Amino acid sequence: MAMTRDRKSEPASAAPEAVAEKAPAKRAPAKKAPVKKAVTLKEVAKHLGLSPATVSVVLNRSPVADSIPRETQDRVFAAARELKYRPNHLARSLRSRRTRTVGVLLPEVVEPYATGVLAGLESHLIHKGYFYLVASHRSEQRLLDEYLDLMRTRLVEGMVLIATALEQPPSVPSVVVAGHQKFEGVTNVVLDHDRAADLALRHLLELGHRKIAFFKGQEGNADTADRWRGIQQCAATHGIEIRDELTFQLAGEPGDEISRTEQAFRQGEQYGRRLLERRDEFTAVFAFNDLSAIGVIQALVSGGLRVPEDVSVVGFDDIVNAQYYNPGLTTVRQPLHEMGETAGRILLERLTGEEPAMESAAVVTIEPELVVRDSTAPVR
Amino acid sequence: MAMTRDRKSEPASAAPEAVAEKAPAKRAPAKKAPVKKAVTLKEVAKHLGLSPATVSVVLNRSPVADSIPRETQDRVFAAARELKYRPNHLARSLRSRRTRTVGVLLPEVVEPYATGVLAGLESHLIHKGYFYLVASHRSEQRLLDEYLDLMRTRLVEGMVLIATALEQPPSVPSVVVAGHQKFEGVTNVVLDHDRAADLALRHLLELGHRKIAFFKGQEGNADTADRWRGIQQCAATHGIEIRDELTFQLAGEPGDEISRTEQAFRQGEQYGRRLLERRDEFTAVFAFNDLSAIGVIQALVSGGLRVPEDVSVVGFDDIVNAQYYNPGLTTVRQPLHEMGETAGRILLERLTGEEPAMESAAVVTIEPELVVRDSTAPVR
DNA sequence: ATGCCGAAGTGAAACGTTTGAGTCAGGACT
DNA sequence: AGTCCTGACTCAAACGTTTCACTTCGGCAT
Repeated sequence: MAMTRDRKSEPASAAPEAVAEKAPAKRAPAKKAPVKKAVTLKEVAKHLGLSPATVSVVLNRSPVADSIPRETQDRVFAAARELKYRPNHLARSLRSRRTRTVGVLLPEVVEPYATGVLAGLESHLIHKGYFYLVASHRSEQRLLDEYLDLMRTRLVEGMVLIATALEQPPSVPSVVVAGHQKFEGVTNVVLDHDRAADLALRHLLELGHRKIAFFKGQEGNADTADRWRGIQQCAATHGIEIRDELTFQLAGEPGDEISRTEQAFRQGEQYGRRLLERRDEFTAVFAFNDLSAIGVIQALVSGGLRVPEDVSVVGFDDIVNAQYYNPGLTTVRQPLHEMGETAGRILLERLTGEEPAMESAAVVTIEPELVVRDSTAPVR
Repeated sequence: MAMTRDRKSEPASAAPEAVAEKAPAKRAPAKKAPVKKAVTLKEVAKHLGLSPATVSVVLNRSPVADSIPRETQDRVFAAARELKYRPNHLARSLRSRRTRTVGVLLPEVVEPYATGVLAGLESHLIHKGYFYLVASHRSEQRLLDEYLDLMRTRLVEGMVLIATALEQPPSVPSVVVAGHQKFEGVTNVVLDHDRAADLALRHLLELGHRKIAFFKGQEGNADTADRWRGIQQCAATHGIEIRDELTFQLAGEPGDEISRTEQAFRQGEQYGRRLLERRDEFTAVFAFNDLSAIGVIQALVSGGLRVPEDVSVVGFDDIVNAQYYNPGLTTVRQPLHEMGETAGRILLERLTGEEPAMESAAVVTIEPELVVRDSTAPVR
């Protein structure tokens, strides 16, 4: 369906020669368009008196080239350099059926979570000679489907989905960061949420906190279920009571005009105000993410409580805001860069390895890390 | 890779038996790889009893197709849909010499400035059927050059450089966001720094501030010179004295391990401490960006000053941190999304318009906006 | 009957690579 | 003297489109 997507913006009627005519017509002193025609493999071959095949094989260091004498190879390389030969990636991909391109789908390119992962992913991919195409689906299924389609058309070899759930098994090998659905051909890279809950709760326990308020994530968030399970389990282990009156679920409509980022903050604030009504029933808050933690602090402070003296707050993610907030936010750090790198590594291994590219579902867990700053303190 | 061979190629080409031999020979228990071979234009044509040329022309709504009756066209579209035909982007690009892809170069994919622009850029590009490749050069010239090269190999039709200075005229039409160098074929999208300075200083003046400390940007930053000129000019106009002792230049080595983000914050802090020694000589600080503003606030507050009661602080950029900081940061907002969109629009106009793609240098200015929050107040 | 025209396509050459199957000398071995 | 290598390449067919020049056919005017 997407193939009919040509925009009317096409000045299709503009015949190609319109340009040629115009150039001399318009500005007489204008330089003859240099139109640097790229030098092709064939030209290099001709220049060397060899066949394109030979040159190709040498330049690609194909195993077939083993039988070609060192000296010829050197000549080839020298000529390629001299003529500034650059292989045409399109032609190469077309023939070899390898585009060395992967697709990345994420909710929003401005979300720190997504870009943290993206940075790690990029460092690995580029290092291995791959590029990536990005599209933000803004949590709209319609867009997600459309982009999946477009990426297929673009012949990406694999996909990385960041905080983005698939509804159907993907058409190419994929890695989902923070994914929970198991599909054939996709590997999920997930944080070890049990460990995360343990880190945060143990820290609070050691500070003497027993009465803790919790935030649950949005229904749509891939991490919500896992993390909540981790928290429940860990709380049970340590004999911490989870009270419904102190548990708040973040809500968030996909496709809202307000970005999820802002929503989290606002809801943190809002629940903070609710918490003020029960100020004696808790001494700590374990938020779902840093923004909601910051929001809750904002509200608590406005209500006359001090953080961390009266209430300790633990965030999640360790986005830049956490570090530079006042007080510095104690938080469970997700090693986003590492998660991205891992996603990239796994995907490329699948794409280039001898393993069947479409393997059964797999999961890779990443260990979180507790970053203690100034928003937590011993219970007063 | 070897397994991408597929038994469906039988009708067309010879020597399918090589494949047939191998499949059972290698791994008997292995699942038959389904390997969905994409349906090609030729197949659609055959199915319709038409030639590939006709089908191509119709699907592309080429003007040549005008002479083809409505009914045939409908049949073509129907068949394409039915067979789930997806044009092979590589082949198409190779032939038509249009990749519908642009390259984006930026310092770091985690920098809020860059992603703000990127988001705007993406929304325009994807809407017009373009994709983009991204690479982060981490302010290293070596990487920048390398990536420029790779993008050329990938045949991007144009480039967008975000907060990234070129040393040489680019090989394809380009737009530089926050660029100051003028080259043939590149359009610079820049903030109106005169206006920005005016907005900030007038705001401070109206609050009664006369003694103002200033931060200058890093030498390497594209906006530094422009903005400083704007400030000087505007200060002169309003009779504000710029004192050297109250002027601080952010420094930052490219390629430092510490990200620029962090550097800005640290230097803000550091200069904040220096300012504490002159606490009576100023009542306001105009920082270079939000992070350095937040850093300076952190230091001033630690030193016993209150913001905004004792000192007003104005940031620049309006990154998310500004909004959620405590106090909310008054700042000069750069409409990053709009800048990105503009960059995309201009680039595509150049690529598809009838104007010669390589035109002489041009500049587009974007108007900033003052966002007043809680870090500024009337002078006490 | 001839010529011409428009409608409705078709044929085949690109586009720049990669790749599997050959070729072709010249030496080693039998 | 024939066979068999092996080294050093070359040939030509893909890969899936787009594009320009060309054909074919019926109808209409001359």
